[in-house]
Formats: sequence, C-alpha cells, structure tokens
Amino acid sequence: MKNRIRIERAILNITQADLADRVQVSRQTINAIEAGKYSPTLALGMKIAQQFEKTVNEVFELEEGD
Amino acid sequence: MKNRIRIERAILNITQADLADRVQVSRQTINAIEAGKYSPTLALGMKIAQQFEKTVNEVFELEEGD
DNA sequence: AACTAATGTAAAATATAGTTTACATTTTAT
DNA sequence: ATAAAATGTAAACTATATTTTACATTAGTT
Repeated sequence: MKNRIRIERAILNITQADLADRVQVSRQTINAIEAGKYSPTLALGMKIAQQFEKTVNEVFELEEGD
Repeated sequence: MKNRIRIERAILNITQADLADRVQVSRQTINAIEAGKYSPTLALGMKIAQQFEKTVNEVFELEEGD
C-alpha cells in the first residue's frame, strides 16, 4: 500500500502527532501507516484522506501483494 | 460505515460468493462488510471498489462513531 | 411442493491493526 | 554546538478483521 501522507502533511504543515490527534489514533500508528508497514482500516484511511480534503484513492494506492 | 455493495453487486449481477472470489476473501467476510458489521481493511475496501469501477468514496461512507 | 442457489449467522481459531511505554536517531531552531 | 521537536523503531499487549466449519433461513426454479 503506497500513500502520499508525508506530502499531504507537508502541505498542511502538520506533524505525525498532529495528524494522529485529528484522526484519534496513536502517533505510532500514523508513523507505521505512512511508512507503509501495514494497511489501515478503511475507516482510518477515510479519516486521514478527509483531513487532507482528498479522496481515499488520491491518498492511497494499492500495490502488488496488497 | 455505510456502503453500496449490494447495489453495485446487483448492477454487476454477481453474488456475495462471486465478489469474495474476486477479491480473495471468504464469502462471510463480504456478507459481514455488506451488512455493515465491521470496517474492512483499506486494501480490501479498495479492491471491492475496484471491482465496481468506482472510487472507495463512492462505495463507502463514514458515519458517526466510525 | 420439492430442490437448489443465495444469504444470514454463530462460535472458535488465526491474522493483523492499533495502543502503550520507552528509547534511539534525525531534523530543526536558537 | 546545544537543545528541543519530530521521527523511527521495538516489544508486549489489546482490539478487531478474517477464516473455517457448520447450519438455518430466504429467494428463485422446475
């Protein structure tokens, strides 16, 4: 699962901890998702995209093996 | 988490088992997600939307408490 | 009415997402 | 160069998604 979280965060100028607060998860969860370590739940993926005012498909992309 | 899976399945005229096969999960998983019993992983949500040639946001919608 | 396909559901087990605490490393600001 | 903020990471734990097996109910056929 690829994603543009780092870029979108940079645009909003917010930290991983800020984003974590906004979508109500731990900072480590954002860090892991941003690093592509695992696929979040759909609900979380949607909340993250929502923060960036983007669609899920604009923020996340499936890759081989997902 | 609300979704339009039943409707989109009807348009494609495929069963829950068909969809399950296509996205490589069990039929019960599709049944539970379609019934809104839980939020799938983002990867699965994206695969399901992909089958319908729709975006995730067109197929799934966040609701209070998600 | 009988038969079959499709759907609903449940319990136990496994896999994976997400938390918490804690510390190390890197980046940014002073 | 130093301090502070941000990020990376790890282990143990909890929560939840998904599987498997199995059976009950509903819808559609013949």
